[in-house]
Amino acid sequence: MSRTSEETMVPAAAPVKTRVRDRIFETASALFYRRGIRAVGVDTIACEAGTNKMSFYRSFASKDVLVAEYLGDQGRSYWDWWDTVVAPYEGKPRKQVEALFESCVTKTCAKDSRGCAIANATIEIPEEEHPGRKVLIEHKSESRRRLRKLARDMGARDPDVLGDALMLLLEGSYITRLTFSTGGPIIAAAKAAKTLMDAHLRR
Amino acid sequence: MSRTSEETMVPAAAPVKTRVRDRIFETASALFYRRGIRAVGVDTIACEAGTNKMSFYRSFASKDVLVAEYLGDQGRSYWDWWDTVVAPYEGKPRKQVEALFESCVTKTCAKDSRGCAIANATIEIPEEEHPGRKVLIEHKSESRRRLRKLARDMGARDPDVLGDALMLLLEGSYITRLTFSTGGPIIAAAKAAKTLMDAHLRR
DNA sequence: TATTGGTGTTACTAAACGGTAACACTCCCG
DNA sequence: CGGGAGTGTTACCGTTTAGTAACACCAATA
Repeated sequence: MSRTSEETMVPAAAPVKTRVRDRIFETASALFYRRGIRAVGVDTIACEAGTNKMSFYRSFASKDVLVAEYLGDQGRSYWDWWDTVVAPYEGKPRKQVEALFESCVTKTCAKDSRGCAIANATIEIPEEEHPGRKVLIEHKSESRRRLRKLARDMGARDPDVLGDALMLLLEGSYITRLTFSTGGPIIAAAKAAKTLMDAHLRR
Repeated sequence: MSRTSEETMVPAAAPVKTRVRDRIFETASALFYRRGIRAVGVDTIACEAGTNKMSFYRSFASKDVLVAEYLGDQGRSYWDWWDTVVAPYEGKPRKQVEALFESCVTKTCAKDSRGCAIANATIEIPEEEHPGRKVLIEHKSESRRRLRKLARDMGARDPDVLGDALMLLLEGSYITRLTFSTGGPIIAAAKAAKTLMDAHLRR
């Protein structure tokens, strides 16, 4: 809120300054994703971001809050990706799902991928009270909602079942990535999705 | 090895003694599954097992070794379950897969389920050197092998793709359990498996 | 020029982490 | 009866955990 005074408009505003807070956040995000949330300490984050723990706690109330924010951010990126992939096939839900699966496979098979950050957090955060917990539940619920809607829009006979099945394939793809790096069962994901849609659209 | 001397056969052998080591192992297994591996310390395990840290280290060389043993044990239980479910349908691979999925859904939707212990460890243990890592890779590879074989045995047109797709459904079922407790997308798992098999067996 | 907000730095807390040394005890087996 | 294996107990080690207090500094802003 206390950004700049409202009367004096500074023309050269929006400076490129690499805010400490942002550096910490980006560093933390990378570390959480790569090594896991529980495996990364506040000290490590601060140090890796080129600052110290004190500056960390001036930007974030606690580690748990940071984690929640990290998950929220990952979620936003995810929907950005989703919307971008889906955009070229507006009004063609089946093609949209196909595009999603193809892009998902490519992305998830990339060298540094560790699957879905939020799915991973699902396992690392069992505590109901953790501030990140509701973020992650909301995200996966939205994912389910969207897939079911896509299934409905394409005229599937049993849209909820198809939507849920697609979600299982997606989530399965993410987690098996952590075991089979590349060449795992994920290679069947896109084909399986097509087969499932074919079956639900037959006649 | 140094169980009982070989010459003197004790008739009242096989005592019900609750070996400390066993108590520790069972306690640890329960805690690892419920709260996560990284979230549970050696001290907590020993204390919860009614003993102390020193006795822990007299039974296990390190926590990592315990974890590896835990995963190995979970793996063995898993194949026990698998073989039992599959047994009544010997020679009918399609029925075997159906039985597996139905039992899996039931088991995974149970009150205290936290999905697959080994799949969860997949996320908690990214370190290549961790002794539990190879155990978990071997387990999931075997899972893939079995599903592909089942697909081949049932005469699927593209058995590897079908097997892998079934695995994605299974793994997806396990992990989504951690977000949607009950009534999640897992409710579509068995139907999706059938649909996939139908499609691969058509003609 | 005086103030102030953002930052760096050092030192600290209390607890938990994985792991070990040393000693006392009990109970079973030869 | 004597010995050894298994266990309980207490006190440690050094490191890391999340989180805080106090002080110094610099740059921009009023």
